[in-house]
Amino acid sequence: MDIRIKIGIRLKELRNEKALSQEKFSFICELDRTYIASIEQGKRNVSIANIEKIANALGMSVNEFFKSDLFS
Amino acid sequence: MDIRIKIGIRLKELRNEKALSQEKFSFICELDRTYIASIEQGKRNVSIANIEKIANALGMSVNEFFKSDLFS
DNA sequence: TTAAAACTATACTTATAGTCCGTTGTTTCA
DNA sequence: TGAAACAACGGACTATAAGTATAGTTTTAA
Repeated sequence: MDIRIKIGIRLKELRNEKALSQEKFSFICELDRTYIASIEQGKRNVSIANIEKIANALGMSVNEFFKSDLFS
Repeated sequence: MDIRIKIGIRLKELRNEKALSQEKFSFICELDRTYIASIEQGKRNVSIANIEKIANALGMSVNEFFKSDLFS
């Protein structure tokens, strides 16, 4: 499976756990609403700086973000 | 510390463990020699697709690549 | 010492990441 | 059943990562 899809699945999963809408989440991590949406749809090859932003907005480290069978 | 720097440190550390030169390593992961060099110098905001390439070239998963205190 | 191998510096093009605007579907619930 | 909140879609745009070339410096071993 493409790593972009995996990133999308993981983000959506974690965001839903926090019960945040894409828009609210986009405010927290200071990234565009439509950008967050397209990441979740597996359309984006996100840079590590933005993955860090996203992980932090989810209240976790980059290490934890990748702590999933998706990335093993 | 900037995440770019951390990525550089981590890559260099793992590449050295494998006793590979930047050039030999660049052949394995099919990325330019100077590109690998600039990543190690912390100058690049690498995308997840290239991090996956690099992790695979190091014989590990993305999960393992980030399994370091650097990313905790 | 010095020559080769390994690494760093800089600078450039092109590909695409990421933003911003709006619109169109979908779901949810009074 | 329609209003409100949410997610998907699209186009036009800017910022920046990807990828390459060249030159220079540092390290290593003979």
